This record gives sequence, C-alpha cells and structure tokens, in this order.
Amino acid sequence: MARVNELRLITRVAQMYYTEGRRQAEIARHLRISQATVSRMLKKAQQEEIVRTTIVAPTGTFPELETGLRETYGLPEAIVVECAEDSPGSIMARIGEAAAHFLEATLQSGEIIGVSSWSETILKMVDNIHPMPAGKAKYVVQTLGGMGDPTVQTHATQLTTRLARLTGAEPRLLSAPGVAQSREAKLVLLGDTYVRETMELFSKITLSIVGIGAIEPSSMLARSGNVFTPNELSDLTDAGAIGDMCLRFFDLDGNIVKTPLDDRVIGMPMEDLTNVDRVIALAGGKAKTESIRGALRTGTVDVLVTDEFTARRLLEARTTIP
Amino acid sequence: MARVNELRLITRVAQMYYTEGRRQAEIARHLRISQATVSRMLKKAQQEEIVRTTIVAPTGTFPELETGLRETYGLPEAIVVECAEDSPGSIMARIGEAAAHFLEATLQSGEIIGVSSWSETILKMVDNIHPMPAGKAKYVVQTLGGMGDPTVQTHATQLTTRLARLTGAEPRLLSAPGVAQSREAKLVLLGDTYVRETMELFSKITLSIVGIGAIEPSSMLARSGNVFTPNELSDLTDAGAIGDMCLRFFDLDGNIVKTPLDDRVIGMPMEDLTNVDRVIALAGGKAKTESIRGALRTGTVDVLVTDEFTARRLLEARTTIP
DNA sequence: CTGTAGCAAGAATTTTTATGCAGGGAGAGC
DNA sequence: GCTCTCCCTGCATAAAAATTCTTGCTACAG
Repeated sequence: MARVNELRLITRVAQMYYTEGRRQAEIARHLRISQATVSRMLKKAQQEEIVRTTIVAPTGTFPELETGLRETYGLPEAIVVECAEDSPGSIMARIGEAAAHFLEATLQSGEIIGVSSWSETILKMVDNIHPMPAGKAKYVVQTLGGMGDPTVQTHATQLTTRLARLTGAEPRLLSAPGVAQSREAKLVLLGDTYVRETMELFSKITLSIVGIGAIEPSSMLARSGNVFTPNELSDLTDAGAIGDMCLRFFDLDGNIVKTPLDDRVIGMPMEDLTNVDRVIALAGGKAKTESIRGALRTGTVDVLVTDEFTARRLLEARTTIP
Repeated sequence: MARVNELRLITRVAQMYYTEGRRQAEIARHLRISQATVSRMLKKAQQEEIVRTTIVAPTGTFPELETGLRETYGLPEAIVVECAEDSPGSIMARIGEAAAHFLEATLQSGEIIGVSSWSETILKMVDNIHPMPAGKAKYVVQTLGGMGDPTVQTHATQLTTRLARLTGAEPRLLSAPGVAQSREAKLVLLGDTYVRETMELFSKITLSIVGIGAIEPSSMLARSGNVFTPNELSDLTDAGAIGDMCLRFFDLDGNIVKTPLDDRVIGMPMEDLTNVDRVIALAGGKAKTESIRGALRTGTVDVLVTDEFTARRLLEARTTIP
C-alpha cells in the first residue's frame, strides 16, 4: 500500500538521475531530501530492479566467450576476435590487429617487453602497431634464439628490432640459435657477452608477448628446419607434451614437460616467464586448440588473444583423455 | 577496423564496471591504464549505447504520465496515482495516501505549512500521515476561513489542528468564515487579533497544501451552504472562471479572475500563494479536469497529485475553445 | 621544415557519491 | 506499559569518479 508510494519516489529519483542526468545534490534540493537519501534511494532502485543496466556487445566482439575463457581457465584477461573464416591466415591477421591495439592501449612507460620471435601472429601484431614516442618502452628483449634457417633468423631479428622502434625502445637481440646442437654448444654460445646480457634481462621483463606452439610439426616448425630429431620429438610426445611457449613444453594439463632438449634451448626459461608481470599469448586456429588449452592451464598466461572459433572449441566439454 | 578493437576494450571496461561491480581504479590497474581513461571509456560506452540504463516502472506508478504533465504544464513535479476506478471516493483516498507519503518524505524541519482546509482529499491526506516528532514543522496555518455551515467550520478547524499535531507544529487557525457577508463585514472580522495574526503568517508559509475547486457547484460547495449568490456565480462564469484554489479564481488559461467576490473572501491571496516556496495541489476526478488544467496554467502549483484518469485527460489534446 | 591547431593521455584537482557514525523514533517482546 | 533492538535519517567525512590542466605528439598549412 504505502510501498508503491515509496517506489514511485525512488523511480522518480532514478529517472532524474539516469534519464535526465541530474546530480544527486540537485535532485535532493528539488525534492527537499538529503543527498545521502538520494544515494540510498538509487541503491535501492538497483536492488529493486527499477534500474537495469545492460551491456550490448558491439558486433564483432564476444564478451561471453571472453568471460567463458576467463572463468574456465582462471585467466585474467581474454580477447576474442571475430573471424570471417576458420583459416590460419585470416585468424592471424585479426589476432594481430587486436593484440596490437591492446598493447598500444595498455603499454606502460618504461616497460621491458619480451618477445618470442617466431610466431607469424606476433609478426601480424607488429605490423599493426602505431609508432610510439621514443622511450615509451625501455627494452624489447628477444626471448628465444632464431631458428636454424638463417632467413628465419633474420626475420626474428627484424621483428624484434621493428617492435623496438615502434615502441621507442632499445632492442636487445639474442643472436644465437633457438636450439643449440648440444648442451656444450649452448654453454659456448652463452659465453658471448651480448647473448648473456640479453639473457640477464629475462628476469626484468615486465611484459612478455608469446606465441603458443603446437607440438606436431606445424608449418612454422617444419619450415624452420629440422631443429628436433625424431628422437627428441618422441621424447616430448611420450612425456605428454602438447605445446610450447618459447620452446618450453607443457602437457594438456598444463604441467611443465622437461626433457633433455630443455638444456639445449636458448631462450627464456619457464620459471622466468612465470615471474613476468604480464604474459600476453597470441594464438588461434584449430591445430593449436589443445596446445592453447595446455598453455592456459600452466597458469602463466595473463592475456590470451584468440579467435572466436578457437574460443568456442576451448569452451567445449573438456577433451576426454583416452 | 581498429574501431572494433577500441569498442571491445570499452565493452570490457563496461562489463567490469557494471556487471562485475569493480572500481574504476581497480579496472585501471588491471588493464594498466589510468583511472581517467576508464572514466572516459565509460562515458563513451554510454554514448555508443554499449551500456543502456533503463528504468522499469513498478506497477502502480506512471512515470510517463508524470513526465507528460511536467512537460506539458511546466510543472516541477507531478505525482500520478493508480486508481481502480474513476470514482471520486477511490480517487481521493489514493491521492491522499500518495500526498501523505510525499509530504512525510519531503517535509523540512521548521516549515510553515499552509493548508486550505476544505477539500476532502486533503482530509484523506491527513488521515494517512504518520505522527512526526514534536517541532518538526513550525506552524500549520489555515489559509481559508471555514464555510458558512458550522459543521464544516469545525471540520476545517479539526483538520488544521490534526495536521498540526501530526507534524509536531503549532496550529494557527482562521476563525472566520471563508466568505464574509460583505466587504465591510470582512473588515470587521479582520479586526480580530487572532485572525490578523494568522493572516500575517500567509507570507511566511513555506509549503502550501491546496485543493483545486471546480466552479460549478460541486458537492462540497453545495454542501457548504449557499455561500455564493447566483449573481456572484454568473459574475464568475461570465469572467471565464473555471476553478479556484483557496477561493481565488482563474480561467482555463490560468489567468486570475478578479470579481467583487474577491474582497469578501477571507483567505490567502493569490499573490501570497505565488510566493510560497512549494505549493502542493491535490485534485482528481473527471469534474475537476478543466479546473486543474487552469490551475496548472497559473504557474503557482509546484507539485500536483492526481489520479491516472485525470492525468490522461489532462494530456489529451488541448481543449478546443469554441 | 616550422608554426599552429587539434587530439589524447595522465597527474592533479575538484566534484560527486557513498558510507560510518550518532541521534531518534517505531515496533516487538516481556 | 516499558524496555530493547532495529531501522531510518542526516551530518560529516571518506571514497570514488569526473574534469581541468598540462604535456607531447600528429597532421596540416604555409
């Protein structure tokens, strides 16, 4: 009975506040009540569902998928991009664009950026970054050596250098192969001052941009020459490895998979990656789905940028382990 | 192209803010942007209609009608109550309840309340007021003398006194008829100290509660005895009078209608009413529709409390003047 | 090139909003 | 009928949000 009168007044207050855009103090003066009461009425209006705030997702964005990923994998942030088709080329381009924007919008001054150089998606990202003022970022650190093929090596160097220029940072290159011929060869390579200096920066990185690799010989791995012997590959698969970040492997449950290979990799150790303030992972495509799943379960990824199709796959019922 | 990325981020910010209820500063920290930027993004989210706040009217309230009345008549506030049927009894009861709640909620400390005593609706209002602490209001001033019939006279006194008690105020009665027999008689009555003291308070009133009267002999006027001669009535109708507040008359356009009768009325002059900080008018019912329309056009009413049917009639196309 | 207008972002500041008391009933239970 | 508890309000103040100011760049014209 009296309730409707109370609600009417609350409704009126909500109307003045939200629809007419008036200040609480103004509403209070108008109605001869205190500002505190107006504030409380507005709170009550929310509780009573008199005011409802809805968020309408702009076309091309997928907040539900992003939320799903965040919740399912305990991920701090997820970015899901729209894709015309589930094909690697289209996916990489879109992921790259989105990652570039996110990086631009959220890059702090003085950051030390780590970049695992050999993902094509990261390349697409760099293509889309707008130049920033000099000194915006401090260093761009290459977190993984180049691959055997000198062309790819060059690409890696170029990518790091370009990203450094675009972010106004100083590039710190890792002029060494990603995989040394042997443990001994690695030790020799680490003797190089420049290599060591770069590697000493690994623990200072504040923002790491990584690709997620699939374990089965993907186009990139294949192209990179036969860095792994068949033996090593079977070691990895036997140990359950499903994917890698910076050539550090993990299984579908996100457990780190250590094999003798580890000692030959010249790149950021998993441990360092874990300590990085923000790890942004870029990956999409059907072939990488399970690798991404594993990567997310390692708990090292802070931001995943992926495509809508992969996001949906990642949210489908847990892959059954035979 | 890049736009969708920007909107995605804005959407995410809106989601965190509205859906997850996080603070702007927290969101800013999470996304490594400044709080100012979050604030601006939220503003943009409104502009872009990514967030929409809708107000759902509780059943029994009519914000559209209230808004319509406010806008059509330049009225500061309107209260429209739900009514089961368009019958005077039901209408008065509901208006009374609503007015009582509004008064309770918005009465300031130390107010001087004026009450034009002879509306049944005001009576219903007083019936619904909960007692307030002593001294909440300062005075309750009777703004119109009683009517010829002593019974009604008593009612007027009682109403004023009760309202005073309920608001913790001191009653200031006008122990005189509402309409004196002649100008001279009025002067004599004004000689009374109590009457004069009460009338001197008219200009101090901060909140006036008035009924709106219809000019044609309504039940109340009829019941109150023949206070007007047929001549006086025709004077009024000839001058275009359509209704009154405190026996001060106006036409359909809200112009004040002065007739010789004015000099015989013992009550608050229109001029004083205009100067009152808040005038709350209570009226509803088919018969009063046009009187209310005129009253609103006088520009003296600050809050109108009426019923849904009358509100709709008041919002229908302007009455055509033949 | 150099000058100038126009943005955009963050830090600082102001403005606006929310909330922790404290006082004063109202209503329930004894 | 009386006490106790709970709730409501306003004031004062803390917290949060918006805005102003400043800086540093971009883009365009001369």
